Amino acid sequence: MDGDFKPLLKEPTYLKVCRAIEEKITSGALRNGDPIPTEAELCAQFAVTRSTVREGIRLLEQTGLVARGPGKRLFVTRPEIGDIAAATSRSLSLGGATFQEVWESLAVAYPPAARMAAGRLNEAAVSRLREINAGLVNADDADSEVVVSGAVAFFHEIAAGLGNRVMLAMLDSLNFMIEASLRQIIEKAPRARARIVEAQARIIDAFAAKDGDTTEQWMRRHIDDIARGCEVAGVNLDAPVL
Amino acid sequence: MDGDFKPLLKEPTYLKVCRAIEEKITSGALRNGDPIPTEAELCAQFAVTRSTVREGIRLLEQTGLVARGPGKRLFVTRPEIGDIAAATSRSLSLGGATFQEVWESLAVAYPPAARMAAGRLNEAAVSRLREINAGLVNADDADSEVVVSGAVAFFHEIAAGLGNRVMLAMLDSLNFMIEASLRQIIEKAPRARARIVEAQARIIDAFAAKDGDTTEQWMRRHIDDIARGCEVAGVNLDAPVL
DNA sequence: TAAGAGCACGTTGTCCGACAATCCGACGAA
DNA sequence: TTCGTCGGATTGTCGGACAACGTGCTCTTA
Repeated sequence: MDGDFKPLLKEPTYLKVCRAIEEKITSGALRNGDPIPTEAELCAQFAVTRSTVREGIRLLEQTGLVARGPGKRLFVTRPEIGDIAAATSRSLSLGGATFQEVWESLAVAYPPAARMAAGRLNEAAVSRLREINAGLVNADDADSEVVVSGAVAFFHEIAAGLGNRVMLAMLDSLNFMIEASLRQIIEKAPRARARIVEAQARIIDAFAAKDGDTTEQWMRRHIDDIARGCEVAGVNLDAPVL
Repeated sequence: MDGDFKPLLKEPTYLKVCRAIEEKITSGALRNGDPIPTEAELCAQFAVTRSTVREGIRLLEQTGLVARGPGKRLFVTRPEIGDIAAATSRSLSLGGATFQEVWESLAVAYPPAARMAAGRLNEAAVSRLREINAGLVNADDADSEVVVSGAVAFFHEIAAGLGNRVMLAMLDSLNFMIEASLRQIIEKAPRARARIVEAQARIIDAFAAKDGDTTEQWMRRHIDDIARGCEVAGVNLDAPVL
């Protein structure tokens, strides 16, 4: 512990630039909406070339901490919940997350979330859920895409209705990942659609009645149905969701 | 609605470069571990200059889709779960997530996760949990940092024991965010520590007995305790976790 | 023959300078 | 007032250049 030296890492300059700006943002020195100095100014302050500064900026850009305004000038921004969810789900998918893992996460998180939502969803949200459900009922039998997007939208609406951005980010990232599998199920398992519509209707009624227990139970059945649909459709549970 | 024009966007070249490479990866044309052509080659293929290629690469780098290997050569990589969790939590923190939101998410997700873990944690995991708990018991009374990291490690170990990468990513990102608040609680609420140790011990016993019900109940109490600790410590629930 | 030293090469990190495209604000004209 | 125009500021892209570093080869030597 005494004579040991650290790996002696020397990170490239563009990374230092990135961290320096990032630190200014996270520490609060640069607030949301504040303009970031021009590239030329950053060059002067860091005493590096514009190429290096630009490479550093790109790293921040992807993180969502900075964005280009209408005037192309760089300013500080806060990551949007939707972007966070999309980025998380994409990373997990690329990491090889399997349908089994995604479904399990749904099964764990959504029933209690739905219970909580039963006490929080306002009338507008409930009526939006009814619209989604009606859209599935009226949809053309052949149009499976409507059913897929409707099923995902149903999940999303509940997550959004919680009024909790952290939960929304997590649940929505699950929604993104389940979509592809859901498509396979709905195309191959004919009975799936009716079951989805039924479960949604029950859940909506429970929401309207602010009945947490019933909401949770039906949400559980709804998600179990998805797993059953997978078996029927012959979807490989251990295959990565792509 | 008909005569409206779209914003007419034209994305910069470096973004196109980024997307082109990303598409090659997500489509499977480039697999995990595959080397990515050198910058010079990419210049030739895209018919752009190296500066532009490099800016595009930086975007991918942050996403975790590519990394520098030995010899500094670029190759395809899969995002690590830990990195995903860290990125998600960081984005949410920067987005202004409040303690209330994080705690609620914990309260929703962890009890059922713990129930599931009761059937899955192996003996090694349980003994690691016991070690963590013992570390808290033996820790110096003044050393609150040990308690904080121990409490977080306890949560992490349970999440990891589920054997589900998606859940691990989500739960761990919550763990990251709760850490700062936990620190405040433990420093200001003297009784918190004893309650944490107690709850952990009960949960571990339930794990050992593979008793899902008891595990879930004590996990719920454990998390409720954290909220109570907040009140005692005077932590503002609506303040952003930083 | 096999191990080690030394070197050429390829690749990346950083720098420099330059130009076109675009946006913004100001200024002047109808 | 509204519109066109212009100049300054800023970004996007280009081309070239050099140093630092790791890799693999060759050549020497035991």
